[in-house]
Amino acid sequence: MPQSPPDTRERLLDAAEQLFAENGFDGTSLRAITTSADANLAAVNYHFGTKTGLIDAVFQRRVEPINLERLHLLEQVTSAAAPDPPPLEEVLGALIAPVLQLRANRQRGEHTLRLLGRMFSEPGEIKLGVGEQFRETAMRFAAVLGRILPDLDQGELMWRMHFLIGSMAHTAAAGELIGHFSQGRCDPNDVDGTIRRLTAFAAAGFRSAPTASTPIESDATRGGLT
Amino acid sequence: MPQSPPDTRERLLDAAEQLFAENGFDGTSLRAITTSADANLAAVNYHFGTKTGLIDAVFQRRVEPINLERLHLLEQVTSAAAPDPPPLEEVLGALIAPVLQLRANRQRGEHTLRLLGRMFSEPGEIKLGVGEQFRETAMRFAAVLGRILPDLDQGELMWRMHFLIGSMAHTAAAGELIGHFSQGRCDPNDVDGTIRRLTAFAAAGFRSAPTASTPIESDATRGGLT
DNA sequence: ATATATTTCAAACGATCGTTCAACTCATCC
DNA sequence: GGATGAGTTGAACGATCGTTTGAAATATAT
Repeated sequence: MPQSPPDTRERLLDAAEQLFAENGFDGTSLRAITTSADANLAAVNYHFGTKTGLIDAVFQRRVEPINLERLHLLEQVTSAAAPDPPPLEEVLGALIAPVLQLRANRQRGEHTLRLLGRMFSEPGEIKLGVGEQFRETAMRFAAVLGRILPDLDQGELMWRMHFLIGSMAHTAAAGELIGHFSQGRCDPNDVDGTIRRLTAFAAAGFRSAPTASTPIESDATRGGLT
Repeated sequence: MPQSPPDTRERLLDAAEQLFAENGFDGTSLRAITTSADANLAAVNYHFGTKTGLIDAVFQRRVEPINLERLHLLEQVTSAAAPDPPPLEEVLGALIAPVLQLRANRQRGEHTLRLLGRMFSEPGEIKLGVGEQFRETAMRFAAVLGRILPDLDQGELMWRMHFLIGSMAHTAAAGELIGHFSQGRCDPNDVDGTIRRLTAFAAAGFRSAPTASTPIESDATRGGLT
């Protein structure tokens, strides 16, 4: 409520975000956080009540602006093309760019991204209110995508959004991995290139024809069940 | 208490796998594991030395067979089409199916999948030897995919494999999520359907033309840097 | 300046963690 | 039938964890 404390609260959020990204939630003690933030141990419990409260606050601080910007971009590309549906690539870009562009922030960007990417796969399910926020955002995008791709029923659409979210989360959480795996051939710090590549990859996937219920039936799709 | 049907070692691995999947590594105590496995607390340290050793063993038990089956399927579809390169869908299926089919095991399948999917985004990087195993497998698949899609340079290819791995990991780690988000419209237990859909989605992405260095340059891809 | 919130601080609390260890069980082999 | 060694057991170790507390320090308002 007060306006100008030396912002212990903010320093705690910054330190927590970085340490959570590096060592996980259970792997980061409140003592490590408060030490890194030059704050007293009890400060976390004072400002956030509990450790879980701190975790929620760390997420909330990042998730809300991202989803707001996503919806803003979606509205922008939609109204620019109205009454026609907007180009598929622009809609997917509106979903992807606000997340991956966090990496452009040289300092905190990497930590923030790792944390966001890990959000879906963390144990303990999705945190508090951010789950509903994502649901809302996903629904708005699904509605527009449905207008662009009328041949896809709702189920197919959500599966493909699910796959795209996976690619996005993996790029966010394990972005360094591709630099390591590709022996430096791929640069995860090339933010625009990554956005462009993922957008094109996903757009092609979204545009592919709905698969029949009984598909190619190859060895590979049957394989392994003996 | 004489020895129950399975070895204590095996019971520990089973219990650890399930609890790790549900509560994470740091969130699961050795006491919870040994209690669930009807074993003594000291059993873990006796059989695996340390908790980290147990974690590695849990992964190793699952990862090796999966990658062996992947390579087996890859060899199968490759030699079946020789001297031509095999169909793209079959190669991707060989990469995807052995993982997602774990879900067919009604009991342990779900836990195993969640754990595998979370492997990439877990803090502490990738465990021990499994990292090299994945690198080997990825290289073998990349070589075949390069023959199928000669227009893609190595970098583009690895980016697209990265995206596919993300979709796969997300489907594995957060498979229930789509059922929840889609209000039951999508069924994550439809293993064959999931494999078929992901294969088709990724195949279209892989087949899309290499993106130019300066792409559409739309509002969506530029947007959001304030 | 006095009174009243708000924030910081050092210290301690009980609980739980991974690990260690010596004693014990029990099948196996000489 | 005593010796061997892998496996199990219960108890304890020191360390670290999240949280609480009451007082000191600081800011805000009257």
